[in-house]
Amino acid sequence: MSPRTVDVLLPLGLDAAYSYLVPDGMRLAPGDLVHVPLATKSVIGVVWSEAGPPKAVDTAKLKAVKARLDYAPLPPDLMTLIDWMADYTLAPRGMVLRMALRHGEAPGAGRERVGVRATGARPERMTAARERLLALVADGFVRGKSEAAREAGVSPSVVDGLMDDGALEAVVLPPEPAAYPPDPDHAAVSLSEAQAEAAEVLRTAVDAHAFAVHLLDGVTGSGKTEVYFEAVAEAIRQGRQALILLPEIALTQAFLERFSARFGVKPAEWHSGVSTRRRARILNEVASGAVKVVAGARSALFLPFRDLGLVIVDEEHDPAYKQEDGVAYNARDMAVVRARLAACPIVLASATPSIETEVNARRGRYKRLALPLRFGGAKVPALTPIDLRKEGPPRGRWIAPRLEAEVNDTLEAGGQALLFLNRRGYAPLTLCRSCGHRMRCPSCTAWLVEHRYRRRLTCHHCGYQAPVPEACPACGEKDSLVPVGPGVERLQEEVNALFPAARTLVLSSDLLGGVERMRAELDAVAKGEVDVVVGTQLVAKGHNFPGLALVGVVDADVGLGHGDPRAAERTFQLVHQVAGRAGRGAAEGRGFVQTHMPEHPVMRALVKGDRAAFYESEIAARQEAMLPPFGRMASLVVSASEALAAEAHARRLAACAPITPEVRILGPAEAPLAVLRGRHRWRLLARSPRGFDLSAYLRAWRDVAPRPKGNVRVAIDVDPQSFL
DNA sequence: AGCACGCCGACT
DNA sequence: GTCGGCGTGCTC
Repeated sequence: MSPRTVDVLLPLGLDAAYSYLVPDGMRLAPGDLVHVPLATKSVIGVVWSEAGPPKAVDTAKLKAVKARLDYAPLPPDLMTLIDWMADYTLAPRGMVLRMALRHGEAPGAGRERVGVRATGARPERMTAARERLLALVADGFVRGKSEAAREAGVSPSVVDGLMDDGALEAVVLPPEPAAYPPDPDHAAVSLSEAQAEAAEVLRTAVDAHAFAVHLLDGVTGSGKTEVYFEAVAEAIRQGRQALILLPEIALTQAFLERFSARFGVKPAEWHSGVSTRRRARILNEVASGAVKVVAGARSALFLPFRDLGLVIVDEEHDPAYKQEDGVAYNARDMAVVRARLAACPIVLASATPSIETEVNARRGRYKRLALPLRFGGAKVPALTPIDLRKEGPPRGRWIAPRLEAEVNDTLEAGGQALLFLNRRGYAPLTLCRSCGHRMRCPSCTAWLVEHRYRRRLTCHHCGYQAPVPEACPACGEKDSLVPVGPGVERLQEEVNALFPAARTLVLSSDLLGGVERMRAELDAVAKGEVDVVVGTQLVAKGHNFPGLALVGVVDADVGLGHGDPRAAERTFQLVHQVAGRAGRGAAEGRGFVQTHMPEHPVMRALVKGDRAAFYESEIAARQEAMLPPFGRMASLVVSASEALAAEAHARRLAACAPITPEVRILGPAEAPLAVLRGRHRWRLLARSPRGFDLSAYLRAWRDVAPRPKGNVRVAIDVDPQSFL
């Protein structure tokens, strides 16, 4: 009889699973985590299939599985998702597996916790601190050592002293759960009629235990979160699990608070800011089924849910769901796949759905649940255009007189104003007045952005930094470098000059001090401790600023006019979302957009508050050009440290593209960022009709393509963000 | 992804 | 003469 083998997928850049011998007496099943030898070391892998078909592998090469790890196995739907994603994205299966294994570095039990309990004995010596502590523990309950000290208002050494004296005894506490169970009936909810209807549809979908996609569609503040919370509650009641995906969750404190208001506890949080130890615990309890609800960033998609009953993708249109590097995937789309594999409903929520999702809803593939009314009666601000061609600000300034007057009125009435400009730093370009030299990044096709707080020029693409030079590096002229154009820091300077009495704050992702500082600043804004906020897109995310009465979009044209449909969509979503920040409290909000092109369809739709008009024109344009979702696209970026090597390989690649009537190859052309991190980039686009298997085509192409030589790399992105 | 092996430049 | 740069290929 031939020896027993299993196929093990390794979290490396390998597409195939490797075969290993199974030692006598070891029981292995698909999904099990194992330690296997690989070349010189030992790695963790996952048993992918019990006994693969005999492969063309030298049996003498076979090594044996070292050990089966006592960790939660990967559930079958997650394994299928990994296979499916690798197939779709053309990434090696091992690299997709890597995303599912990366988190739980040290799974297993957490640290042992020690608690204390009163023994009833009195200590020989009594002090005021000891009195307080004994009074606290007199109820007989067990408390953690540090909690007891904190609650009694004494130092931890007092606890140790009483333990030595025998007045307290140590008790081993069970490990703290990764998350406390949410109570589906914790808070009574009052929903509007539309909300109640939508919630009922979602509850029914959860009860049905079947795959279905819902688009929860409603303006900012219409109460989408409350509605999907009802679906989450239903999943919990059924003893099943729910996954809530959020873009950049680490910052949306407001969401966590709303969750605990509804369910009594916080959900298990899953994002890069959570410690590895904690993540390991969460992963274990997600696998055991103890954790009922996870709120997380896109990587939460790969958690080993034991009984997934519902998936939510909040702000489904957000570009943060798209991972560009490594395995290129869109977490929103893969969440739909995961829900299908888990046979559970999924809810895509947005005030400004992506064109893809909107089209799916119009086709009836997704069920639309519309929430037309703004919950609580507050109003979405009307947007007034300010035509910069006719009433622009004086040279060197960016706030038009009309916007200035409006901010002034708002401040005098005691309200807050938000000025939105999606440009970090002080100025996007530094120019020599004497010779016209522009300060550029040495390793990217990009200008260096001045950051005045840090007194440095920075590349936003590769992180290169240099001090602002005193003399022009090209002509040597001293003090000739001038900032051109505005960033949020420069805008704040202008606000301070125009409104010297106002308290101003810049909110952008390069705020020093990390998540803690950011939360504190957002809190300060909410409490009314700031009069004028100057912010980048970060302020568009679901924060609640009750005192905000005025929103000014300083430059609505950023990215428009290049004809990239995705830029138009992004502008619409951002401006709409930013405008929605105002008027969330009792006051009615007002909004102004400064633009050079008020006749642009996006501007017209924004100003008229006519969302439907935007979708009509955008969908028509996409259909006309056969762009997604009416056609399919993939991009191939060829990069190399030598420009010629990248271009030559891109041309060879184009020349060997399989010829099919369905697929059109565009390019090669220099990529939009022609040089990035010192690598020259050339790009090809493949476009096909809607029902075509573009991944299969790309695989066939790759199989006949010449192998990249030297440091040439080809990065494939199916469904890229950019269509240009 | 690591890691070893391998073939070309500046040093104890 | 060697140390070490990273380009290339392999890992059941």
